[in-house]
Parts: sequence; structure tokens; C-alpha cells
Amino acid sequence: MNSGSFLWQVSLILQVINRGRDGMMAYRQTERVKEKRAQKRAQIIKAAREIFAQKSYQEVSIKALAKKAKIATGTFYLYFSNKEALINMIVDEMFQELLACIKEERACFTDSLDKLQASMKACIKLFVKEKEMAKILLVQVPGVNNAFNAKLIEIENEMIRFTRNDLDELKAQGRLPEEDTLVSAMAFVGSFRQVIINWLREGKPEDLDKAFATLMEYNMRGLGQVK
Amino acid sequence: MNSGSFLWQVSLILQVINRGRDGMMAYRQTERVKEKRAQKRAQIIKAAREIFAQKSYQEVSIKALAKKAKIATGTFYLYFSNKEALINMIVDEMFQELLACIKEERACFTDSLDKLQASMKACIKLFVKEKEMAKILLVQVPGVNNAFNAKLIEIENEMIRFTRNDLDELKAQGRLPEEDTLVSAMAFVGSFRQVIINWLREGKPEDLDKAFATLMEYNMRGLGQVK
DNA sequence: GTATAAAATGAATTCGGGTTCATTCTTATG
DNA sequence: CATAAGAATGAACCCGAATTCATTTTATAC
Repeated sequence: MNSGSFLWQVSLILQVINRGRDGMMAYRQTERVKEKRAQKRAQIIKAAREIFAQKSYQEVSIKALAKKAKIATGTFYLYFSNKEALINMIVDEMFQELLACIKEERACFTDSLDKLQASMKACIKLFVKEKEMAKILLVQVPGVNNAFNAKLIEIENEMIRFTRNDLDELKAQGRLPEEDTLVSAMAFVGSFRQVIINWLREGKPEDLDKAFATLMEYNMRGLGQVK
Repeated sequence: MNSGSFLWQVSLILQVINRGRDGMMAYRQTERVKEKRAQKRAQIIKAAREIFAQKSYQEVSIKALAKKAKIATGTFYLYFSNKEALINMIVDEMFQELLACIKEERACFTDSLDKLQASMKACIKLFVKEKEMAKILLVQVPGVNNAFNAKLIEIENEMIRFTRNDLDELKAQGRLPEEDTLVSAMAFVGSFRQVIINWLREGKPEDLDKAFATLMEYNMRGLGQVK
């Protein structure tokens, strides 16, 4: 490599000095590129959501994901540190979205029972709208690994906790019989979960909205007469 | 390899002739060995059940399993064709056991409602007795892979189908209001599933038997007045 | 247009775990 | 006791998938 001409060396030195002076570089910051990068990142996430809704975590290879996102395998690692980071991000985002939906829907009511019903309605509404998300959260992701699975379990337990809170309030108002609200909350959440999952897996209750009504009646009766 | 002495060759030939004559071999059949083999097989299954109750399918390596079973890794393959065959066998066995339990318990009753209750009681009873089995069936195995997962889903759906049958009978007897029995069956099964899983995962309803009673009341109310 | 740095590429590398296999150990036969 | 076959062993092999990296492409600054 005969790159040692005097002029070349001088230009290099000058450049270094220049950079040292004001941190200038030949290609810095961006704008259009920044935009492009964000777009590509979104592209990857979109592809990932699609593919993870169909196959389980370990069945999805980075190669396949990259292909779907129309990038090279190596490119993936320019946007995410690794495969697990990606799924983590996706699930976190989804969870946040779910919580936001529930909160929003609940804000419309003051009565505990109404709020409880609003929570479940929010879930159903979101899952119907974003079937992909539902499949990932409820059907696919559980098969990742014990460590990661904990997050999913956390979400489920959070739902139970919320529900129990509502039930406790109702109980305090004397609108629920003396029962273990923990068990009731689990029954409540579990019944919804089961119907939603079956709907996702084999489209069994064809009309989820109608099933929702049936389910809510079932649970209202189950809770005991709540006025 | 100078194994061509005349005498050696003759002995070899005689041996072959001998075998050809009456199928005699130096070491055939067994009895004590047969027993020993069966024992070792059971040893492997026992270790597998223990380890699969704690870790998910892919988190369990044959090496680790072999270690737990106190055998060499290669030995595993003298008893099972591969890892998947093992887990398949285990799950199949468990499912059979579960079905047998339910059938037995149901046989004690003639009334549909009693039978329905007996089914769930049988499940709970078995899962309490064989917590290991419950963990594998309900908590761990879902994370194997899509193809295998189908079996687990089949089990769950089978439970729903049974339940629905009972509900349809009750409905025919005019003991249930006009409701979608599919949704009711899912709610029924789902509520039990949720409670059992939480109990397995974090021992949350400490007393599962007591929770069972609460849960059954919840669902009886949920179904509507069944006489 | 040239030089340079970021972005993208995909073949090569790594790694972990399932499976195999040459070897050693055990058991039964004569 | 010698022989040979089955049982057991665990190191070696293999394969697939995650991750890396040398190289190429694209974008910017002058």
C-alpha cells in the first residue's frame, strides 16, 4: 500500500487538525437519513410483528425476519442489539398500548362495575383491532423462555390485580357477596382469556363482540348480584 | 490387521453355521437385564418429568437430563429415539392419565351437572396430587414449538368440548338459560385453568381446594340457575 | 469530482446443543 | 475361563441459527 505521498500525508494531517478544532467530519448529523433510518427501523418492527404473530420466537430466524423486512441479515444488528432485545421492545410497546387503552376506556366511568366492564371491553376492542398483537401476546410469546416469559406472566397478573381492585371496591360497597376476590378476579380474567385465545387460534366463537356480551353476563352472574 | 489365521477363520465359519442352524447367540433374551432396562427407562422418565416441570423444553438439554438420570448422554438414545419422542411420550401418558381420572370420577354420577362438577374436581385432584404433571401440561410445555403445541391445545379443547356436552345436556333439560354453550364452556374451563395456573406458578390461592369451592360456585351462578 | 464516513451487505464465524460412534464395560453362554 | 453380544460411555461430529466483519454501497462535505 503505497499511500505515503507527501501531499496526501499533509492533507490527512490538516484534516485531523480541522476535526480537532471543531469536531467537523465529512458526513455528520443527518436529516433525510435520520428519517430514512427511522423508517427502516419501523419497517423491521412491522415485519417482526407480522412474523411473530405466525411463528414462535425460536421458529423465527433473523434471516427470515430480515428477508421479510427486505434487509440483509447484518443490517438487523444496526437497529437492534439482538433478537431478544427486539421481542422485548415489541412486547413492552404492546403492553403499554394495552394499558393506555384500558385507562382511557375506564376514564369514561366512575362506578367500579362500569370501570371493570370498561376494562374488559377495552381489551377485546384492542385485540379485535390488532389481532396481530393479540396473537403475539397471548398465543405465541409464551414459548420464548422462562426468563422472558416472566414478562408475559406479569401482564396477566397485572390484569388480575386490576380486576381484583375493582371487585374489592364493589365488595366494600356491599354489592358483592362475601367471596374471595382473588379467586373471583382470576375466574373473571381467565374466562375472558380463554375465549379470546380460542377466537385467535381457531376463530371459534366467530363473533367476538357477541361472545363478549355473553361472557360479561356470565361473569356478572358469577360474581353474585351486583345491584 | 492380521486376523486371517486358518483356525480363526474356521471358528468363524462354524459359528455362522451354528447360528444359522438354530438362531443361537452368545447372549440373547434376558430377564434380569430386561428388568434392569425397564428400570432404567423409568429412571429416565422420572428425571425428565422432574426437569421438564422446572424448565421449558428447549431449556432442557439431553446432557442435563442424562446427568439428572445418572446416565451418559449417549445412553439416552438407547431408550428414546430422540428428545421430541420423549416429551411426546410423557405428554401423551399424562393426557391419558388425566382422561382416565375424569372418566372414573364421572362414572360415580348420572346427573349432567354432577358429572360436570366431577370432571373439574377430578382435574384439581389430579393436579394437586401430581403437581409436576400439572406444571408440564399447563405451564412449561406451551413453549415447545408450534407443531407440538398443537397437542396441548388439543387437550385444552377436549376439555372445552366435554364441558360443552354437559352444558348442552343441561340446556336440553331446560336447566340452563338460552345461551351460547360454547362460550359458557370456555368461560368455565378458562376460569379453572387460570386459578390452577396461578396456583402452580406462584402458589397464589394457597388453598386450592377452598378455591375450588369458590370457583365452582362462581361458575354455577355464571351458568344461570341450574335447579 | 474526490474523499470520507455512515449504512448496508451477506458470507464467514461462533456457538450450543442434539445426535452419533468408536470404544469400554457387563452379561450370558459353553 | 474365553468369547461374543448387548449395554453404556462420552468425546466427536454436525447442523442450524445468532452474531460478526471485511467489503461494497450510499450519502455528504468541500
